[in-house]
Amino acid sequence: MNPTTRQPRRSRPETLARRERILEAAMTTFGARGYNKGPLTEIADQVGMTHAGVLHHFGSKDRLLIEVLRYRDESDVKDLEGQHIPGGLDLFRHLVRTALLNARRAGLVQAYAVLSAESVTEGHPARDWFVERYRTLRGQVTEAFRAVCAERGIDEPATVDRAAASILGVMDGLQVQWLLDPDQVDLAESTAFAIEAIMAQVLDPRDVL
Amino acid sequence: MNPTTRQPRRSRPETLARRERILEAAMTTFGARGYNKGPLTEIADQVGMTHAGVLHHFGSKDRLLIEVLRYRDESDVKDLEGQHIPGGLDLFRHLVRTALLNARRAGLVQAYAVLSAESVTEGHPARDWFVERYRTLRGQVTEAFRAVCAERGIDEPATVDRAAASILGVMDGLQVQWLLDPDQVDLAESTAFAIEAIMAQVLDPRDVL
DNA sequence: ACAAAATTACTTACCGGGTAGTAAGTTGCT
DNA sequence: AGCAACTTACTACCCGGTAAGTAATTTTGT
Repeated sequence: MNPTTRQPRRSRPETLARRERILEAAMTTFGARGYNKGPLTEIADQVGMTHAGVLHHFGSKDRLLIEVLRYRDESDVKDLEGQHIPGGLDLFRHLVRTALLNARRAGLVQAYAVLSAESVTEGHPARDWFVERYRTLRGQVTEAFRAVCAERGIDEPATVDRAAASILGVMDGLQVQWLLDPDQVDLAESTAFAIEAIMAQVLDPRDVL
Repeated sequence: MNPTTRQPRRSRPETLARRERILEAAMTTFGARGYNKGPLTEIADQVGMTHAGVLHHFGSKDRLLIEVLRYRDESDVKDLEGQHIPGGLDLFRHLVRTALLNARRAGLVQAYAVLSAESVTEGHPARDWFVERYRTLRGQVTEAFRAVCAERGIDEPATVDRAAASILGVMDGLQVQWLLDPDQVDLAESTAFAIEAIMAQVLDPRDVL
């Protein structure tokens, strides 16, 4: 039995819970300080162990980061479980509802905002993850657009691609402005407005410039 | 004469040029690696001096960063000199042109994308600068919207505020996606599309959800 | 059922690299 | 003479990773 095939035992549920606490602590620290400036000791402190203890569980800081990202994905999927994944118009309603929800979760929003931008830097461990994430999200939005367009006899693949990227773009860009200046930017209202604007332009384009 | 009032002589033009080279090198390094992970030595190397030499000119790394940001602002203003600051419809045309230009300046785009998101983290030296920057930009876009709306007898201040934030938001958000995946995201096309969509929705709102 | 063996979940201690800032000295311009 | 523009050298930290040891727990052999 070679070491790559060997099953790590991982029998204890108490350990699993501990790892989850570490992952949540890591999200907090990376969100507040960024990956580069977020020290393992701060994460370890939150769960009452030393930084070597954290490394025992995750091997390296890089590995911890990607596990954090994967873990959050799983949690989100779990939240949607039972409910079907929304498509067509419902997807857009879902995005608007998400923006509304996000306005009450500044910590999480900040983590994604900081990490996604940081990920474009040289040799960042989360770069591939974010590339893949945006591809998937754009794909889902594109698909929803195609469904809505098909219902109305529209077929503009280039427009739909631009619109999908734009919708994700506004959501992210507004988050940064909102994090910097919450009193001046209404995250939910602005996001909803922009999504409607983009959808309207897809379904019935108008020139204004 | 207390030290705050005292004029540093700064007579030599050669020195001024050297400082500008440092500022440009700093923008490069901070853009490529972020502020936190961008070491002074790398900046110093680019201009052929030691990191202590850089500190001699700018006092501290924090101070260097804000000088970099101020310097870029000045350069941009200088580029627009002679030409009047665009207003009304021209401002939006200017934004679209900027997006087109930006697709050829990945380095600069990355610097702003990385630094703006990093600035929301705890105690970041550029936070205030970015807060102010976005306020100013939103103000300018809002003003342009008001002008265009006035021509057409529209008066929807709340909508205009949301639209202004949204336009800056898409521009920024699309930049991150484009930096991560340049082959999958057309920065200029998507930005132009989104700006038109948002303008159309301001000038003639439609419900689609 | 039970003792030995193996493994897990850590801690303490340390290493090594990196980095911002400072102090003191040197050279050359004004 | 005096200041500007550096360099060299050093300090003081911080931080990720590793090694070695320990207690607890699980697995295994009988």
